[in-house]
Amino acid sequence: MQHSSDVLRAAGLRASAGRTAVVELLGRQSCLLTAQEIADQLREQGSAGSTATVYRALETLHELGLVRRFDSDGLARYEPVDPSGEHHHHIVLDPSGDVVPFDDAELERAIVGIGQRLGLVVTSHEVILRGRLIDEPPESD
Amino acid sequence: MQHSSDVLRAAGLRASAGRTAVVELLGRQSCLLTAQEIADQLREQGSAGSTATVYRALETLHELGLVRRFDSDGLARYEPVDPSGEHHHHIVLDPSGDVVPFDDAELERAIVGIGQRLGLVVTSHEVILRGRLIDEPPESD
DNA sequence: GTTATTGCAAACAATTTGCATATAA
DNA sequence: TTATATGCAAATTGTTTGCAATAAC
Repeated sequence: MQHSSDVLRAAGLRASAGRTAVVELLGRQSCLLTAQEIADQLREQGSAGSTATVYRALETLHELGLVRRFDSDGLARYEPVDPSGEHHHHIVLDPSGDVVPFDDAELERAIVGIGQRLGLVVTSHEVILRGRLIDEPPESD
Repeated sequence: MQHSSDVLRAAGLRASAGRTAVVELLGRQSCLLTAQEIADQLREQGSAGSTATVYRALETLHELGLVRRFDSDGLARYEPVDPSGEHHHHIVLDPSGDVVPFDDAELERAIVGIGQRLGLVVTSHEVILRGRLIDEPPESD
């Protein structure tokens, strides 16, 4: 929150109503929301929330590294970036489509190793698993 | 190629002109192409390639597990699935936007471990890294 | 001969943009 | 007061769909 405001200022931008509302809403959710969901929730809670403003705010926040964007099924979903560097990845459950966050130290270590092996600085990464709970039957047509 | 044809038949579908052309084109590329790129290349080479057919073929092939789909920047990109189970992941290079394939055994092991730890069958997974080559200066505004 | 597939053009859905107004510094 | 951010509505873009014509089996 304070961090976002600082980063915006440092970029010569304003911590304006729309942007602040988006940051604050995302901070409360901590996991993926679509632009539409954000706009709807903002309007419900009475904050500013035209689609244009929400999309513009998300684009700006993404460029500044304050939110993470994740495209799936032709939709963009967003979540806040924790300034401490904490992050998680996502599993899409098979029959339901529910998205579940997870993190794994070994996975992170493997990714660091890949960067070293290939001679590049990995600035960000995302991992998406799709799967179903054991015991649950596979989808049958 | 033969494999695709078999899988289509097994699903009660036909290995028709459009679908065959898409499979064959993807087989030649082995890495990510958008639907538009596929349609354009098909038309250039004289094969069938209306956008509708390409989209429909890709959807079908994806459902049958013959192609992999990968959403990024609001665009869907596709690549063939190797029937032997071989697969790779992608690095998006930072200044250029070029996409480079890679694979890593340790990464795959970590993913298997995650599935076990969380009690689920991981049916597919994708990993996207973004980074820049060491020595290359970060983007300056 | 039947039934699945194609292509066209129109319909859609998510996102972006122009521009006048409102707002933060 | 001056530059930035907002909202509306219109424009774009990627993708999907209805339907008559066509090709696969």
